[in-house]
Amino acid sequence: MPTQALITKMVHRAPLAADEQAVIEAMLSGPRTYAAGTELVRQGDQPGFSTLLVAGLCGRASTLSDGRRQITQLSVAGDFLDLHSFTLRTLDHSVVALNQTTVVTVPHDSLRRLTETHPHLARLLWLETTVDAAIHRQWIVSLGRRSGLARMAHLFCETHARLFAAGQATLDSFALAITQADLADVLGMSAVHANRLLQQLRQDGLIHWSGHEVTLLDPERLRTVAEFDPTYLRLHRQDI
Amino acid sequence: MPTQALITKMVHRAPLAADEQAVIEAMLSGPRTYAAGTELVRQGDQPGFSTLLVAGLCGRASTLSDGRRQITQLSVAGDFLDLHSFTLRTLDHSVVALNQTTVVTVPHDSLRRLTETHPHLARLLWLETTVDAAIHRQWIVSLGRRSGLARMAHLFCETHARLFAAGQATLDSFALAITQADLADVLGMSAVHANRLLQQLRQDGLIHWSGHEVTLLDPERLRTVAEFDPTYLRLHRQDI
DNA sequence: CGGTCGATTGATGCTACTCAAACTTAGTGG
DNA sequence: CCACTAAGTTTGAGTAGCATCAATCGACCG
Repeated sequence: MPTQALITKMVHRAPLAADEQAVIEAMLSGPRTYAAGTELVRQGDQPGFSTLLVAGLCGRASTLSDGRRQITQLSVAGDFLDLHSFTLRTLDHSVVALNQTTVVTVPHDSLRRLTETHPHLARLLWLETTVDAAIHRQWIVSLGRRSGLARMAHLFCETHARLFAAGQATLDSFALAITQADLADVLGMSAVHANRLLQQLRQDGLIHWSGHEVTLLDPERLRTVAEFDPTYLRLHRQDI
Repeated sequence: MPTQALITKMVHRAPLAADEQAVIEAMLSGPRTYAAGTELVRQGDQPGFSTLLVAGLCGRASTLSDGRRQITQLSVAGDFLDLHSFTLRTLDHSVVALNQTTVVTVPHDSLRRLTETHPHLARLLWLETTVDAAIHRQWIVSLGRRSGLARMAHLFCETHARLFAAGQATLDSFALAITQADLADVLGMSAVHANRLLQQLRQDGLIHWSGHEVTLLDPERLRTVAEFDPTYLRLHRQDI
């Protein structure tokens, strides 16, 4: 079921009626699969649909004129890649597949009809975009004021919590197929520095990462280092 | 009219029916005025209403345990301070008045009814929150990859464009009543460094800033330094 | 006129960058 | 199955940007 991860996550946030799940599924077309490195959306595109990530890992990337690149968002299975394109229309960034990914799409026309006929569901989708914004704000705090080490620790905590909510992580481990260079572009640092910070996290006995599988060796201490408070992910059930 | 700036801005983004403006105004209560430094919303609050900024300047702030503070968003007249609290419920940051501000409020119940009865207007409010997220993403790019000077230049370009769209700036000047210390908390740098970069922008003949009034002396060159592209502010009219 | 807030300047040191090279791993074709 | 290649990771050395600490200066205000 392509909506598995999305539904699991949404149910963490608010009660969802059975027919609402069916409404979502009726809007989807696909699936389609892309290889790592594929640019799913290009800067300046005006797509007529939004994309739901079913499997894999994608990054929203902006590139400056000197080639420096910043990844402004990581999307995991169950996340919409560009639900905001429904309202924004023109995208100012590109979306790249960081590993092999599978997606399904939803036409903007369907979303528009949804706001007319299923206001509750529309509010839940609105919620998804405001959680994205809350994650953005945490990244701003990380980039602006957290040390490199805390920034990296925070990203591990956040990614674990998000994957766990989507039913794709155990209590202390999750799959993370990303290169250190891409990780550096997420954290706004050089790949060399990212590598050294990773070594420090390993040396401090906080994480283990090999073969695309991350283990949180001491989740409690990692959260302390990161000053991680998951409130912003809105994973408590409260209807709107 | 308390909605003046909001309506001016929204009309830049999409056609707005006269009765829709009336619907918004009917939801508002207030106005209320706060002195500079007042904390309008406290971290952890679960407000039952959202707040529209009518006049003044507010910042969304997160503070780390060592006291370092990051301002993650600047709100100007015509912006909702916390429209996202309608869906998020619990706020993980505080909102502070950076100078004397006037606000009006909208109960979340009214917003909920609005999504049931006025879907088009609901989409326009959804758009406001996705533009907030787009601004967040640009700040992430700034903090992660832009130089200090470009970061500051970008903020001046962005703030000018936003105020201009809300009918509160001329082609090359706008009011900006903020201390250098608060500006530093926006840009993720020390106040000393912010001061030195400001001197450089002045020395390079790019801006003039005195008495809370900013003049862009060479807007074209400032945009080049900042690599500013206003697409993300979605100031072209296109209905959704 | 002293006090407070904000802006400015100087000196010093750390964080993280850059460049460059070596090493490791995974994938490919003979 | 192994040599070869490409991609990714790791290490070292030198350096730039920015933080921190501390002091001074100017403007406004009771």
